[in-house]
Amino acid sequence: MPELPEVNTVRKGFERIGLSQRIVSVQVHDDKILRNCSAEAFCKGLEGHTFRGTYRRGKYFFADLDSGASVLFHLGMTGDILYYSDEAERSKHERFCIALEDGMYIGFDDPRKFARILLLQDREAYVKEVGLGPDALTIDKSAFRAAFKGRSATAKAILLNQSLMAGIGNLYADEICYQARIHPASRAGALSTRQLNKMHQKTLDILQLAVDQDAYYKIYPDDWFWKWRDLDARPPGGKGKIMRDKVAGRTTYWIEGVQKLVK
DNA sequence: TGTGATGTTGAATG
DNA sequence: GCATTCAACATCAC
Repeated sequence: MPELPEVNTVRKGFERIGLSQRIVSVQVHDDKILRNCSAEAFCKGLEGHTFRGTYRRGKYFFADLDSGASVLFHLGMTGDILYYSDEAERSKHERFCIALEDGMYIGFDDPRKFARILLLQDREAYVKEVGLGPDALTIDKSAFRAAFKGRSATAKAILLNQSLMAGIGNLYADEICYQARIHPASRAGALSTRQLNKMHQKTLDILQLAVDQDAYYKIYPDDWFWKWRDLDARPPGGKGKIMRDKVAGRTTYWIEGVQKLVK
């Protein structure tokens, strides 16, 4: 589910509910998603402490503890944070939960277990280690263009490469390509400066609007491709034909006749 | 009921 | 180093 705007929404929810409350206890139901520590170490690192702030870079969301440590929540495909005050509301695929002193539970739900949760002593060092590129919400024009320069990969592969720019996933990549009128399978290095500038501006506009609307896709503008991402739909504006194929290893939709293939 | 798909990523492979 | 493929996992739609 989660790309940059969705992760940002998760972060906002956490800021509202998870901060400034002492952690009473932590229960781990499935330790598979804990990637750098045991369930015991995870509980010990949290219990008795308080979340003081958050940080996000791309799809990586960090919750900082008063101890100086941070918890990294990477949501994978199906991770989500759910809040509840009654244990009867616990979701079926909760992997762990954090009980706060005011009676709220922070539940981490993840059916497919692709999420990764880490307990970090130094999140800045971790961000460096992972090699995340600049956040796609604020990436500047020169870094954006440099990401494409001289590359033989497809334009979509560049947008999805988290070490070049962090936060874009499969759906927003298609949206960006559509609005920039670029075919997602275009060769990255063959795009003109003008085309790259346009794609850069669309990237910022699309992500900012999605963030402002809390990633609630139902209220996205009608001319966004998102709503037409379906072979049986008529394309927005009625022009061209909606196509689907694998690009950069991911199912990709585009509009033939509207998005230019640059090779 | 089998098959192929999935809003992700890193390890493996060429 | 770069580009591509595949596995990790559970569920859902044909």
